[in-house]
Amino acid sequence: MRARFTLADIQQHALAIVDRDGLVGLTMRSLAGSLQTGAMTLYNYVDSREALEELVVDAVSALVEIPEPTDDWLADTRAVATALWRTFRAHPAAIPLVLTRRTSSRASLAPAEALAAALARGGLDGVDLFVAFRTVSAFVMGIAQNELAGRLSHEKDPASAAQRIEGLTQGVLPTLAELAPIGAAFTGQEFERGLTIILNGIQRTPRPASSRRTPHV
Amino acid sequence: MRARFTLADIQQHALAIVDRDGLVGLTMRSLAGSLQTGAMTLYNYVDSREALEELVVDAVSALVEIPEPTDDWLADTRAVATALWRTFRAHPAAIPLVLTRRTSSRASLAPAEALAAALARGGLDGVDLFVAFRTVSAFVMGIAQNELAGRLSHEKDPASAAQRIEGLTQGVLPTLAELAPIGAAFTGQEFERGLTIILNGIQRTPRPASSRRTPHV
DNA sequence: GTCAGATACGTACGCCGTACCTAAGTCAGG
DNA sequence: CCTGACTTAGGTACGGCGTACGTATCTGAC
Repeated sequence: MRARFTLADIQQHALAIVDRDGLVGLTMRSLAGSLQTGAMTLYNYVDSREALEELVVDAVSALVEIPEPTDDWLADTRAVATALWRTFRAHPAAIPLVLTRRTSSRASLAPAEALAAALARGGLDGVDLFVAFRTVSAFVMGIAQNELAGRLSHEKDPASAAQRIEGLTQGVLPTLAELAPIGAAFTGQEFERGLTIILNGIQRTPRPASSRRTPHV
Repeated sequence: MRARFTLADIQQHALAIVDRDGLVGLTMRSLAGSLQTGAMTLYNYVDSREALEELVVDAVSALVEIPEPTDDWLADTRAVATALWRTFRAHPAAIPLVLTRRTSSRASLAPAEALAAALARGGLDGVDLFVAFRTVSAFVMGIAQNELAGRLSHEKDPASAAQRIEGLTQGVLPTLAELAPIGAAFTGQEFERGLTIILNGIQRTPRPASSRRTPHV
């Protein structure tokens, strides 16, 4: 028999289901239904549910629009991080998958390579490059999780989180009480400004003597 | 009938199962077995599987050893972040839960309050405080996920990740190829050094005019 | 034309979360 | 010391999940 589907078909339908119905909506049967076939047919393309999820991670990673390098490594680093952030924003339900799986496929490593390369163009290498790379990517992952994936399980009230915190907060958690309304009013710029903090930190953190090799910017 | 269990009993057994068998090992039946009772009995204490998971998040959050404030806000911020990191390291299998749920319980907000309070003691307030808080916590969450939760699904080979990447990497991902062996040899300090980068960035990032209220350190 | 290999997909099993129900233990008011 | 209202224990059962297994069907090489 000729193969009816391609992996790309499966990725596309699976991601569409995740976007529409969330992670719980993606089951072998629901995906099979979307492809108008039987659940077991999928096992001709995919080893397991687990492998299917890696395929979704790949599909999401492939959507990251990696920018062309310029001669400004700072702007490039920003651009790669922002491209990741935009993709996460477009597919928030898939974030837990992206954060959890270690695919090591080409598609999922390409954004990491672009990020590391941009930082390397800034003069970082060795352990310093590694640390900077890890820091930026941890920030992007973490804030995606906090900002985007959190909203999925919300009840209905858009600002209910802030209100719930305020309710719990009376006097016991004074700093959070101050922060909650600010956060509610401020959505959207924290990624950009947090990234600025990190990039400034990368530029202005002296390297320990043990890891110094070449002078950097 | 007298209640046989307390919520604390349930939290403790559930967390023990997660630590031993991973998230997939935690089912209503396995937890009931651990408590020597029937699965349905748990529903007298917990509304649903979802609520049970929030209880686990609470249990993990309660284990964070929040340090006493000193007069050094930088050291305090470091100490809170490190306490979170230590807790995550002790319970890596629970990290996806902690990152995914938005509990808003007292226990889970206490570390956040301590972190925000330490940053506030550094002179930050308003939007700047919010951004700094989000940046640090996103970093902690992100690096916990990357460093710790990733290992769970590894095959057996301890350094297999680096090798797999190197295999895929031949010429196509040169920067990652350079980074992979460094990362493998360097485990353990990236949290500390990444945090340094961020704290330096917080101190040395000028606030935009729009959010300037009081001069800060 | 035939046959080997790939592909489609139905059936069925064990495990999951949990709705529903009944039995058993607890305790207050008489 | 009853008794009845209430709380908790926990069994049964159902639908949905991932998927092992088997079989039917199509395709291309010779």
